[in-house]
Order: sequence, then C-alpha cells, then structure tokens
Amino acid sequence: MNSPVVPLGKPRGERADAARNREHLLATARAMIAEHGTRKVTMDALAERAGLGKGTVFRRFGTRAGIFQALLDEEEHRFQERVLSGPPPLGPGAGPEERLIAYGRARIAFLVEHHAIARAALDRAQPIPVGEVAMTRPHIRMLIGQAGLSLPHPDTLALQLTAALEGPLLLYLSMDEATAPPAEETGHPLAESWQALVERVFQAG
Amino acid sequence: MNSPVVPLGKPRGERADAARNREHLLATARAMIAEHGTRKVTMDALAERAGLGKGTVFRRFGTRAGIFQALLDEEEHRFQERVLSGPPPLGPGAGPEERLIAYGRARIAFLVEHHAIARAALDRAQPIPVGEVAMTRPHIRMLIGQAGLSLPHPDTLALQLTAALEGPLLLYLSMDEATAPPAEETGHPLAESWQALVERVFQAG
DNA sequence: ATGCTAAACGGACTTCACCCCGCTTAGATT
DNA sequence: AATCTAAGCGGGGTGAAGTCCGTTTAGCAT
Repeated sequence: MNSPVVPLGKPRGERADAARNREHLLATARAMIAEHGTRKVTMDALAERAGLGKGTVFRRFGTRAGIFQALLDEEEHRFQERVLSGPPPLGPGAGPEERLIAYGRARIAFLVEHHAIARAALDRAQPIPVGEVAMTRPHIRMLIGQAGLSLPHPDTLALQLTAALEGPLLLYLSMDEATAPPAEETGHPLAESWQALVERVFQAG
Repeated sequence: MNSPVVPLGKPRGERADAARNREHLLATARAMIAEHGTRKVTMDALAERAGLGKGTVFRRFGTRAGIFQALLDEEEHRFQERVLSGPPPLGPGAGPEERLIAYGRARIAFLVEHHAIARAALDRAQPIPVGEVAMTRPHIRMLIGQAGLSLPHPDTLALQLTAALEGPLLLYLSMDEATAPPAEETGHPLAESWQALVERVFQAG
C-alpha cells in the first residue's frame, strides 16, 4: 500500500521553500515596478534584490514575461470572480448582450489599470498570451453562443472580438494614450465604442 | 548658384554604397529566413553572412525588428497599390462596406502569407507596430466615415476593427493555426468571420 | 533521529540585441 | 586630379535573457 490519506487538494504542490520564494519574488517585483517601472525589472536585479540566485527566478517563472503574468494572474483571479459569480450585468443573471457589454467595459478598465504589467506580460516567443486572454476568449464565445446568433464561425468571431477588446491596449495604444484620457464622464472611448460594436453585432438575428 | 538640375526625387538619398548594402542585407535576410526561419536571423549571423560589420546592420535598420519591417514594407507597397488604385472592390469604385470586406479578406491573406515576418516585425519596445498597421487603421477609418454610420467614436471603432482584423494573426494564433487550414473552399475562417462582422456593423444606420 | 532522493538553489556561462567610436570612403567641390 | 568632409563602416564592448549543472535541502520513510 502506498499512501496516507492525505485529504488535501494540491496534487503537485510545490515545496514550502519554493512557495515562499515565489511570494517573495513577486513582492519584490511589485516593489521594483512601483519604484522604477517595469523596464527596470531585470532578472538579475530582481534576483539580487530578493537575495536569491538567478536560476531560482527562472525556475519559478520560466521567463521574464512569466513574472508579469504571475503578477497579473493574481488580479485576474479577483476579476474572474466578479465575472463568474458577481452581481449582474457583469456576473450571471443578465442577458448575453448586456453581459458582453459589461464585460468589455470592465475588461477595458482592468487593462487600463494594469497596462504596464499587461504589456510586459506579453511574450513574443509564445503566440498566445497565456494568462490574461485565456479567460476573455472563452467567455465571449459563451455569450455569443447563448445569444444564438447565426454566424459562419462563432469561435473565430469570438477571437476577433477578443482582439478588438484587448488588442488596442496590448498592441496599438501608447502608454500615454492608454492611461491619459479618463476625462469624459461617459467613460473611456474604448468602452463606448465597444458597446456600439456589440450592439450592432447582436442586432441581427 | 548651388546646383545642377538633378531631376530626381531623393531629397535625402542615402549614399550609393549604403543603398547597395541595404539591398544586400535584405536579400541575405530573405535567404536566411527561407533556410532556417526568422528565429535564426540574428544580427551577428546576418552581418557575417552578408560579409559586413554588425554596426552596419544596425545603422541600416536600427533594430532587429526593423529588418523585418523593411522586408515587409516591400510587400506592403505592392499591397497598398492594389488598395489605392487597383480594381474594385479592393480598390476604389465599390461601396464602403464592400471595400471593407474586400480589404479584410486581402489583408488576412497577406498576413497569413507573411505570418512569420509580420510577427518578427513586432517590436515590444515601441507600442505601435509602425509599418504594417500604419495603413490599415486609416483605411478602415476612411471607409467607416464614407459609410456615414452613427457612432460615438469612429476613430476608436476603427482602431478596434483594426485589432479584430490583425490581432488574431499577430497576437493570438500560433504559427500552425495561422498557416494550416486553408482547407475549405470558401476561404479562411477569419475572412468569413470578418465579412459577417462588417456586415453587422454596417447594417444599422 | 537518521538517511534518502527528488526538488530547489545558485551562479557561472552562453547568446543575442544594441552601443560606441576611431577609421575609411563616396562623392561633391574646386 | 586633388582635396575635403559628412556619411558610412567595422567590430569589440555592454547589459540582459535564458541555460547548465554541481551543490544544498525539504520532507518522506524507516
């Protein structure tokens, strides 16, 4: 017989020291970002400031982008919670169109708020920005499905709407443009425009 | 009196040797890409294989991404020509909706064909992928304007449609996904889906 | 407690993008 | 043709990402 009745839920839990170091590294990274911006967060500097070896940093995060993805994932969880079980229209309980509009607005706010980190989390090596986008596409896909639109390729449209939502902030807008104009009381232009886009897409059966 | 009647159009022409080297470098880069893919095109390797100094490569292209941007620009010119003065519906002469659909289809084909280079041309330093996108956004903006849609922020919608069109191939799809399925005779799913998207956006006044 | 081993660690090493600056040369001027 | 100089050139230098591998240690088994 092999094993004790370990009732826990971490099938491949990392070792205690490893977990401690991950936390410490993330905290250090956050501090460095707050002080000098993402640009100055180099693997060497991070390792040194955390008092750990560079190899450890790479073991934990795999890649520089991985650090920022991990950072983002923490926030992402809170966000995801609001979407999966928060109050409508962002959470369940509203119609698909309403939810999709709310999702876009919330997502844009999220990306604006975490703009620097979100961009730093992009890794031009691997094509799919893992953490972030991971939830947007399936969520949009689901809402499109619920709406029962007649489309040639719902999966593909979901992908294109994902790009329409996140692309501007990840690819095209500069730091200033993205962060600067919270001005108008109606909200971010991207949010207004997203709503118009969704309304038009949902309009026809 | 200053000058001879040089009738030509290069206000700040580069020196003959410089131009020759640029061509040579681009040709060498193309060869290297064909043989081993973009990944193996390093600045050192390119310089060595071209028989030039590394400094020269940087002087000509500024950055690694610059090489791929230059490579893309050549193709881009041909493409732009077709859009600006080719036959409709891609060129002028058709209605805005028809033209936008045609533009998307052509653009997707273009990006699929040059997928590797287009991705390598992305530069995570500067936010705006200069070469490529440069023409897509204004063109979409113009067609939206011509259609006279009533929108809160036409410029922003143009940006979002640009992202919807180019984002999937630049950000989200892997090499295989992007290149693989030319299968169906109706065309690339991205193209079909783009058409549906545009039709819906244009549907309401 | 003691031993065992897989996991974690550290830091030197490699590779690559990009910088710097003294030398060379195209090509305009006379 | 000879001269002059701005532009071009070369390649060694620097900083940062990512790899390797020998050493250390957490945490289980006895």
